[in-house]
Amino acid sequence: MLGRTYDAEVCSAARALEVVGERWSLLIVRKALFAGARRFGDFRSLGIATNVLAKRLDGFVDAGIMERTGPDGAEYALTEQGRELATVVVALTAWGDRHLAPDGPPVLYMHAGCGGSVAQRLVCDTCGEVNDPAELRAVPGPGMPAEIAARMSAS
Amino acid sequence: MLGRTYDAEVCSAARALEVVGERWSLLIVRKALFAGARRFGDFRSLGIATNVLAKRLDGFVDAGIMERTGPDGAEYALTEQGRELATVVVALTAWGDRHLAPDGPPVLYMHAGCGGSVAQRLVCDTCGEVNDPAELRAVPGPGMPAEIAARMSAS
DNA sequence: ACGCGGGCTTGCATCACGCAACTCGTCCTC
DNA sequence: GAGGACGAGTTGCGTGATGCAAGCCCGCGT
Repeated sequence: MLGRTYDAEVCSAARALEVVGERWSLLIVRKALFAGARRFGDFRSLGIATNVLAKRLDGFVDAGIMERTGPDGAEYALTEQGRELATVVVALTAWGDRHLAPDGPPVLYMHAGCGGSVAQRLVCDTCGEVNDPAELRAVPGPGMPAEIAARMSAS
Repeated sequence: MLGRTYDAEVCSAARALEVVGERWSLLIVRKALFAGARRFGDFRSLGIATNVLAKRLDGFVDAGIMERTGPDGAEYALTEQGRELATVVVALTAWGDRHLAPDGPPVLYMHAGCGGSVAQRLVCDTCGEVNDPAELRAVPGPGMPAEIAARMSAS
């Protein structure tokens, strides 16, 4: 993958991007999540080169996002960890729908059980919904290395 | 940027990745959103090469995610469109926190008004929250080109 | 006039990606 | 059981993107 290339940022977003931030990665996940792609050939319709596809799938298996299944071991299934990337795909889609889809969303996400449409929201656990991204602040959490937290408060 | 490289996928997620799917892009957005970075030099702490940083910032201005402001025109401010990428960054962070942060989240997002912690949720507009990503289905929406919808139902 | 720091641009080496051709194993057919 | 078709990759090579170091431009203070 990227080889720990975002070391300067102490943030889970940077760690996540090291796993799924490369070209094609999230589209492969999307294809597996929502188009039922499982076999190597299923992903080729993305237009991705086969050598890159092989590298991505191998990387996903290494990262624990996918696992090889099927009688011949030639199928790639998302793990629970991989399926949870749905939130990222939905967030990206929602943003693209709002700003890059003048004719309306080409794809909608629906709730399989009840048929309702699904959106993605920022929720504050004490006062409810967050409407404006400007209301967000990033603060150090328990996983922040102590010496970096010290450096941050010093500067 | 990527030059319309994800043409085979008719999906707003692919369009969005054409804008913010390159290396460093979302980390630059994150830095601007949550670390208050505005000037060229503010972003250098990411560890990004300056030529790449210049290219990304120019690309963001072209894409309408950022605009140049300040008395000397040397500041980069996120537009409303750019700030809305916060949902994507929060979703990525949440996923990374869950799977790549054994010591706990290094960074928490808080609601500036009330101090509550903020998370990202998938919400079904008829039955409430969606707990399992497996409950999602992708269906063609109004922006889906007719000939592609026909091809999809045929195959 | 001079130096300094911020804000980029340029040159070059390296790496990743896109494309096409090729291999390998399995299954099907004759 | 030889031949062909197909899925699943691997290999080689050319091109573009990235990383790094150095240099350039310009406003500001002295």
